Formats: sequence, C-alpha cells, structure tokens
Amino acid sequence: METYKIDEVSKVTGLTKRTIRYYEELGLLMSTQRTEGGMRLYTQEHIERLKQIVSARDVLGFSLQEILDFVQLRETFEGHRTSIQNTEDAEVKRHYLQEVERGLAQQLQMIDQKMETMAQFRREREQLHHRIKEAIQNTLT
Amino acid sequence: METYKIDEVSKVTGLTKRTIRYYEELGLLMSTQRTEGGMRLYTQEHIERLKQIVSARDVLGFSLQEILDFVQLRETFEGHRTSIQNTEDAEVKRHYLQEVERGLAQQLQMIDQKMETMAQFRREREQLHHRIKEAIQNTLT
DNA sequence: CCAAAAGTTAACGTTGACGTAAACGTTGGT
DNA sequence: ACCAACGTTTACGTCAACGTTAACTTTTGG
Repeated sequence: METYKIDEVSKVTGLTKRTIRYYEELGLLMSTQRTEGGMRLYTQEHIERLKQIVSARDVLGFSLQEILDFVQLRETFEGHRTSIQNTEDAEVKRHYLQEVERGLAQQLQMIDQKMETMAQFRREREQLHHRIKEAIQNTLT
Repeated sequence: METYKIDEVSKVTGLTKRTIRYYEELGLLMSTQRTEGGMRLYTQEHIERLKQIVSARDVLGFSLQEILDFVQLRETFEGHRTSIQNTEDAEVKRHYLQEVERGLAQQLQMIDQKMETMAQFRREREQLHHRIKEAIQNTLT
C-alpha cells in the first residue's frame, strides 16, 4: 500500500508536523507503521482522518477532547467487528452495540442543535445585511 | 429601565462573573451604567448580547477575536446612524456603507461554508448510525 | 447601625493546543 | 562513505480564555 512521510502529510492537510504527532499522542490519530529506523509512514486513511479532525475542530468548533469521543466511538465499532464479532454471546453483543447506537444518536442530536443555532445566527446577519443594502440605496436617491 | 446586577446576569447567561467582566474588558460587551459606588448595572440588551456571544463561541466555534470583529461591524453600523447620518458628504457615506456591506457579505459566505461542512459531517455520522442499527437488527435474527 | 453578602480592581495561576529549540538518528543521492 | 535534508524524542515556551486569590469597598437585611 502507498505510504507517505510526515512532511507530505503536513503539506496536504495543512497541519504542522508537530500537530500531527500531537494528535497521535492524544489518541486522535491511530499510530502508523514505522520504518526500520523509526520513521512514521502514513496511509491515505490517516490523511482522510486528519482532514475530518480539522473539519470538526475548525468548522464545528469541537475541542480535541470532544473529537476524541467521536473517534473512539467509531473505533469501538470498527474494532468490534473483528474482536467481538465472533463472540457466542449475542446478548452481550447486542447490548454493546446499543451503547454505541445511543452515543451516535446523541451526537446527531447535538449536531442538529448546532445547525439550528447556526441557521438562526445566519438569519440575524442576513437581516443586518439587508438593512445595510437598503441604506446604500438611500444614498443614491 | 430595568437593570440587573452582575450576579443575576451570571445566573441567566450561565457565564461566571469573571467572564462577564472579561468580555467587557475585551470590548465584546458594551460598558454598563454604574451605581454611585461603582457597581455595574446591566440591561436586558446586555443579556441578549451575552447570549449571542455564547452561541457564537460554543456553537459556531468562533474565537473571541472573531466575535469581536462581528460585534464591531454591527456597532460600526449602528453608530453610523447617529454620527455619520447627518454628514453632508453622501460620497463618504456611501463608501463607508459599502465597506460594511462587503464585510457582511464575507461573513455570510463564511457561515454558509461552515454549514456546508457541517452538513457533510452530519451525513457521515448518520451513515455510521445507519450501519450500527443494521448490525443491531442482525443480532436479533 | 452593623455584620454578612455581593461588588470592585489587580495580579498571579491554570489548561488546552500547539510552537520552538536542542540533541540526536535516518535516508538517499553523489 | 559522506553529508544535507528530513525524521525522532524530550522538554521547555507561548497564547487565549478564563479561574482563583487577595485586599478592599459598597450594598443590604435584621
């Protein structure tokens, strides 16, 4: 599989090398494969993940701690597929999945809440914008 | 007009007294009337403003510096109505207004950009949610 | 009228999210 | 085989956004 060194990743994501290592340290980014000498080798998947983190951070305004919750929920599920998948106890399994499902439902609700508030904010700004444009018109008459 | 002391304001906005004073210090919140002894007296308008600031901070993820830009743009316009309104030079006036208009247009575009990314993020989460629910169904069959 | 509650300024402390510098090892081209 | 460019860890520095404490004044209820 194609891999990238940290400087490449830094350029395509816009993050500094320091930040990329920091995110790994926090557990936001899964650890990479290393070369014999210890250099990190990133895959395309790592890059996608980093882009998502940036979105969540800059656009949604989440703290790294909140993002960690999001990430862990996904990992929990993906990890589940291989580790718990083969368990015999369907009860345990279902209970586990339901926990994850509840978490996701809450996240969705939280996002909707944010979008609503954002739309509200936008309306307010648009109204101001409208009034300004009117005022400009009035300077022309 | 009805006024409130800082502790009241703290309770209804959820902000600490320290934070409220800090926002005033930064210029995010217009200064209040004071009592003879120097105590701040807030109006309903101050409270509304604080709620907006909290939204912009928590929901939109804006930094206080960004919020300051938003606030100043509004103040600039509101202040304009009384101070520049009566100027004779319609040229100066219109130019001024157009500056403000450009700023607002940019803000709107920025908000739309954020909403778009947020919607994208939501879709991704929803898809994951869907897969989880499917997996739960599968434990029942 | 007076103690307790609430307010004020000033200054230092803390936490999250990185930046930066030092000291050292790895890679890859000539 | 060498060296410039890039990588690694470790550790201290920084800045925004407040928290906390101190020392003091004002307001208010009994």
